[in-house]
Amino acid sequence: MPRSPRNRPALTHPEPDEFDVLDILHALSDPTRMTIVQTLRAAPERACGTFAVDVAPSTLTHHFRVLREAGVIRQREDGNRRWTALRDEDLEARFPGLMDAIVTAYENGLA
Amino acid sequence: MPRSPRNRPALTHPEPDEFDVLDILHALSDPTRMTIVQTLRAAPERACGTFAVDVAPSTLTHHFRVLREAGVIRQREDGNRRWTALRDEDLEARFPGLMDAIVTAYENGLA
DNA sequence: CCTCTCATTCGACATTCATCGTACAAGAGT
DNA sequence: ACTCTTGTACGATGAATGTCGAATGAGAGG
Repeated sequence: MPRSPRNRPALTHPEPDEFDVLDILHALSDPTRMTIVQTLRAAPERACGTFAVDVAPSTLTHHFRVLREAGVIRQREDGNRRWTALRDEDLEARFPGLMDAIVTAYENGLA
Repeated sequence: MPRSPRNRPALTHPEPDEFDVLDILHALSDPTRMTIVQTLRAAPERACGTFAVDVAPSTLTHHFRVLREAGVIRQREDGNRRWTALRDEDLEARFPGLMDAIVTAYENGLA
């Protein structure tokens, strides 16, 4: 057998209809989470452990949940790993230009 | 004499150079504050008491401070009143398109 | 079977936050 | 003067948040 998902509580992903701008803004207002998002813009999909953020694993899990429940990222089980990707299309369809403006502004402010 | 400002701690307004995107996102991630911003988009300047938000006056003061310290609004003393306005130009100069994208997305999500 | 890796859940902790009531300060208007 | 209006400051309070360590569960690979 190729791969079977883990027997863990299913990952909850809101539908685009359920996205709330305020939740998204809140999710992105944290430096660690913004770093995660920025990293994901450069790579289509990453495993949890491959992010250059300086927090404990359990803290990282917490941040992923906040991003996931806001609709910013999608997570997929694959054996022992959990792959994370931006929900680019869903976000763009629901709130055109929003993510671009925010991430651009963030990178602009790093100077 | 026309008008003299109150004898109160001066209003602190950050310079555009000091704006922090994460602070702005955090400031806008609250429904009351977003309502304030949205209201200010329609009117150039308003007195504090003229906002249709359902919170106590002291709470309103708190929200104004958060917005002000993030650089979103500017407040001006005038006799007994405090006038509030969006810092449109400063925000646009520092983070082009950011406020537009966010407020548009917010209004889009009210449907 | 045993161990290692990956990421989670749980519980705890300190901090921040939104909210309010009360008291206060000062201008406006009578 | 006196009172009303405007908005703040302070202190308290309950909720949410970011952080971690320890324990857990499950796949991967020897």
